[in-house]
Amino acid sequence: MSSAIQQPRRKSFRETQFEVREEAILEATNRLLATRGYEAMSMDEIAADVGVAKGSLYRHFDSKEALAAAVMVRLLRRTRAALADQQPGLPARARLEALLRWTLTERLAGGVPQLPSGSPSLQQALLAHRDYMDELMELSESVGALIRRAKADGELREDLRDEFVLYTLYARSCDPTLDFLKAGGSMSDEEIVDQMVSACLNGVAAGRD
Amino acid sequence: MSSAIQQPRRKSFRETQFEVREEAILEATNRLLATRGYEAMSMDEIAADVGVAKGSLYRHFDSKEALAAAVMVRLLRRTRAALADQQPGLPARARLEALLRWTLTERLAGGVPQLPSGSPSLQQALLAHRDYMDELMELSESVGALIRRAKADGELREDLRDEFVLYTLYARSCDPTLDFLKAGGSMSDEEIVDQMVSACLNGVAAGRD
DNA sequence: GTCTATACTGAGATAGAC
DNA sequence: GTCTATCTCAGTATAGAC
Repeated sequence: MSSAIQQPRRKSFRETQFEVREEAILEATNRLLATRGYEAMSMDEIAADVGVAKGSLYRHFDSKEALAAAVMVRLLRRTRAALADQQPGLPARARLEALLRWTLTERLAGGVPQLPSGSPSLQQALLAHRDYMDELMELSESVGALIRRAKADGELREDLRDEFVLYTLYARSCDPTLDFLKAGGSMSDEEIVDQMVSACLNGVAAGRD
Repeated sequence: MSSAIQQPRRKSFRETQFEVREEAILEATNRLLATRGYEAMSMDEIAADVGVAKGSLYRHFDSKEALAAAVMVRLLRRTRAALADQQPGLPARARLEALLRWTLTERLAGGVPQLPSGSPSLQQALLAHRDYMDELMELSESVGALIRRAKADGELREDLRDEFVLYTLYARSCDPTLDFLKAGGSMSDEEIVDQMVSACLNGVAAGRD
């Protein structure tokens, strides 16, 4: 790793060191946020997990809330990237389905923090967090556009409100059904994702499978 | 209320007083659990809400967890009662749909605590709570039987696992979509319930509405 | 910038008088 | 059994040395 790659402005060792550590902090927080949730997770745990002093965390992030928000922003960015990486030619409904599948897979792999109404205090903090709200707006805009397009294509039910569909897709990523089924152990991750995607699109009632 | 109704063993005034207060505690906790969630809700709040000293709460319930568990048990009992009150002649699928509708309506009315993976610590406590687990088993058995019956009737998809359908129905009662839509304010409670039930059974994709 | 040590707060639980 | 007052502890955040 000591072989220097030539770049316009090389960063100092300490700078990269700082960034590497910050990335480690985000990674650890992400993991804890996914497993234990916001309230249950403590700054002590994060510090211990990263192998850094608790006080040092506050050099990187002003507060626990700010740290959690940073993790959420990272997640939203990854999601938007996944969306942007899709083939542009793909029909809207297929893109929505692929995005849902991507989200569920990520979640089962353990990488997704419990965004939504997990913690009221965090929720409050996020609403005030500029970057987070911006990312969320952007993502919602993109997904909203796909929903409208899919409806126009006749691939989504017209009688369901756009917001309803948006939130429904959004909510699947934190559906406790995933945890229960994974904990049950009788279904593979792949099967869980398949059934979830299928049930979301086609419902649980018989008639068209 | 002072007109005594003749009964085999009349309870003393203090006994009924005690029970009335306990009911009030459960009611307040239920409300707080529904609005703020387990972690965010404090024993001080509950005490203040009921108009009782915090210490007195511990004469009724050993701990915060025990109190929350009691509320959950009450909810499960109410749910089982709602199920038992259905017309026995009703087809299985119709009964499942009605139960889902009942649950969602209750939730939107503000009466249902966030049961599921809301709090890991509470989750842990509930697993160890005898009454709660018993009630949960009973309810799951009843609903599971309905699911199998509905499948036999050709009214539910055979390719979805029983557990998957069970948890999916269960999860709808705590779906954050409900909160988002209610907060949005552009849909009536009735419309929210209708779309939720319909989407759960028939999915969001076009093809059979 | 990172460490150790500590201040401060909120909240669950208990003690003891009445 | 209910009250007031208190204990205890976890956890966020900060101070100060290096």
